[in-house]
Amino acid sequence: MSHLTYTRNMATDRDSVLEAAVGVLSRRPTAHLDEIARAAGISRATLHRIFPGRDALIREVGALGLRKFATALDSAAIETGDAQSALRRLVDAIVPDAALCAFLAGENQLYDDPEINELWEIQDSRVRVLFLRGQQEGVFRIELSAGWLSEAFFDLVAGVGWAVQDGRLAPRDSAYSLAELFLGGALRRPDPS
Amino acid sequence: MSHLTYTRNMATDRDSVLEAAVGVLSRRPTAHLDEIARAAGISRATLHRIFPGRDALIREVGALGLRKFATALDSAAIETGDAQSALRRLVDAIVPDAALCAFLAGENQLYDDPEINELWEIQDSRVRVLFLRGQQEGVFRIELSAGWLSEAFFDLVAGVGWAVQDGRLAPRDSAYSLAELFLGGALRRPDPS
DNA sequence: AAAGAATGAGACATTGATGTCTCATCTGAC
DNA sequence: GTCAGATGAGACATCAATGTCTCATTCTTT
Repeated sequence: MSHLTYTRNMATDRDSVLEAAVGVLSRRPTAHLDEIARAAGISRATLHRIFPGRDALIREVGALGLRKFATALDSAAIETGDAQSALRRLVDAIVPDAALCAFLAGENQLYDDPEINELWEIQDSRVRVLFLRGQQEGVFRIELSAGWLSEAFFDLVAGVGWAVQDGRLAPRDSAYSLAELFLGGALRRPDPS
Repeated sequence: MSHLTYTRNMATDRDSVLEAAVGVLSRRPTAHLDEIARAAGISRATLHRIFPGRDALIREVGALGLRKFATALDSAAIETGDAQSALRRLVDAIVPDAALCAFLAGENQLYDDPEINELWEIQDSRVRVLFLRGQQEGVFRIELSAGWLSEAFFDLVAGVGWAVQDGRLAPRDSAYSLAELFLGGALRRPDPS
């Protein structure tokens, strides 16, 4: 049984280290390994025992981010129901991992890796399809390309991640702020009464 | 007169090198000096002759970005006229320098420098005041804080910069896409006819 | 309590980017 | 054509971060 305990602990270790790494790297992509190790509450030696090196760590964080993004798309079931509700569900599902998206948005070097890039393409295309569907349903504006809508949405998710991390946006407000701004824009609607 | 020619050439050299540096650094903030020098069409030796070192170069790029941002705010005269038109003017004025804003958004280490930070605070506060004014005029939505509106606007400007640089958004469409999405949101408005 | 595993602290080599230098070449002014 | 200034190419030293190692300590399991 010692083997089972071993692997189980390793797994949670990996994840908790990755979470800590996100917190540091999303803001300072060039942070030293010392800093990441300290943030994770472990020594640099142990960090090296878990991940072969810096590149591997970065890639793992990227892969984690994309997995979580995919999970959010799944749990929001963006392929079903009307597009607006689907997007609102997506916002709720992704906002807790906004910092991870901020990391994905900033670390462009990640996309040199074909595996990472493919994962990204899949998720990005799912979002684009959602916008296309919404446009066909007459829900989303057709003057703006689905590609731009999807890109801008991701930019704002990343923006939420940064703003929350730096304390400029209350986590409590983040989903609402994101959904309202993206869907409704900054302009006050003429009073419908 | 040789002295005049000298300084004039140095000035344009500096600027053209900075422009080239933006092109590289906005996408890959960790690009080597070799790469930047090549992008600028000069040797690494000359790059060192113009800028004492990497830090200085980065800071100069940041300062250039903030100067251009301030110039855009000035030329758009965001303090005058109705807030919506002011924002549209700002969009038109800032879009040509969107890549510079993308750089400013990505290079958080810049804000360790007090001088840079102060410059940023000034411009950011001007934008925030514009949104506050628009909210008081009933033009912008009051459910979203002026701080968030200003931050999200900047995120989208940076997003435009990245998208244009990577060829995902046509420069011709960029101002329209930015203004329409930010002001009107992604939802199709109910047909007013 | 004893054995084994995991960790932290630190020393050490390695590596790659940066910063500095020299020298040959080129350009422009006269 | 000559000369001063600017540039490019490359060698070289420096330095900081990474990757590797050892060893003492702590924690876990039995």
